[in-house]
Amino acid sequence: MHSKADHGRVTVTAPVEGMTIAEAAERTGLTPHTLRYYERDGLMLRSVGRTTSGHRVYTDRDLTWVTMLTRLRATGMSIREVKAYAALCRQGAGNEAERLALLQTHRARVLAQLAEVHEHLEAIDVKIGMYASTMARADT
Amino acid sequence: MHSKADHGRVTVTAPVEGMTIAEAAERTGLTPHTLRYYERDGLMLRSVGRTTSGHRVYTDRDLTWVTMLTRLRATGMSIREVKAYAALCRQGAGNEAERLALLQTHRARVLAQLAEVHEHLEAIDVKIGMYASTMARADT
DNA sequence: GTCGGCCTTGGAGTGCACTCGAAGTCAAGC
DNA sequence: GCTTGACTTCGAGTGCACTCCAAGGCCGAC
Repeated sequence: MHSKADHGRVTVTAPVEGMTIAEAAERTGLTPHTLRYYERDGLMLRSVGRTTSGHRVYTDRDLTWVTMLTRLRATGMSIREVKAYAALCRQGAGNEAERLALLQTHRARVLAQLAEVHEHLEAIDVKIGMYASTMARADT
Repeated sequence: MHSKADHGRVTVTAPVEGMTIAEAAERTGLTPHTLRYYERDGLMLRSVGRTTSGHRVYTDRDLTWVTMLTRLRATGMSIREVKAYAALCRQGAGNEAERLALLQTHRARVLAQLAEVHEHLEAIDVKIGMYASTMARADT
């Protein structure tokens, strides 16, 4: 059942030691290209592990981080800022206040942008209403 | 009072005939560069008028369109698609159904994306809550 | 032992949406 | 009549976030 994509893995005993980049990609909805890019660019908490043959091994912890990273990205945080957040987390305990500030700033931005989109969407809805009534008139 | 930025305008009699690109930029929140770019790229309903000296003259109709255009852009519609919408509007009456469909498709996408952002934001809020309680503990 | 398939790296390429620069024109003020 | 400053066009440049490619390595299957 797990014959392909098992290349560099030992799978000696333990209950799943990690996964290939392809699996990680599938589970996170990103592409292997993007996962490598994120690592190269310093967005990962730490370098992903490797097998003896050099293949990446993603752990659940890695995926958890990638998920957080995806949430930040999906809400509009730039790569640059995600990198800053990752750097803080990498430093370890002691800078929680900074991390909190960063996330709160982001949160405020997201709320503002959400409000803006809502406003624009309402105006677009008015336009849609106009076209809809035009269609209704043409339908007679 | 209106001495500068009046360059190409005649201002013979009438109650404001149009405005310069600088004024249009200020009123729409875009830059003159961007306004020119939009026109070049075919996003305007029709080419903006010119003075005898070749300067652009923006009318209220132009600004109304730019506003709509800004709303579409701000809600994530691509330049390419805005261009398609502009092309439909330019064609004149008869394709209201297509325009409606385009806007409704866009609306659906925006709603989906809004929901996604909300979901991600909630997860980020949880994280913020964790840091906040860490801070509270450290505060003692 | 060689083939297929997934992996590696470094670097280059892509698409989008602006954004800027250079060189020139024009009307108004001094 | 010369300077000033906002405008013009065309084309090139920028920043972001991927996205892809070439060349090569490793492993299991045939």
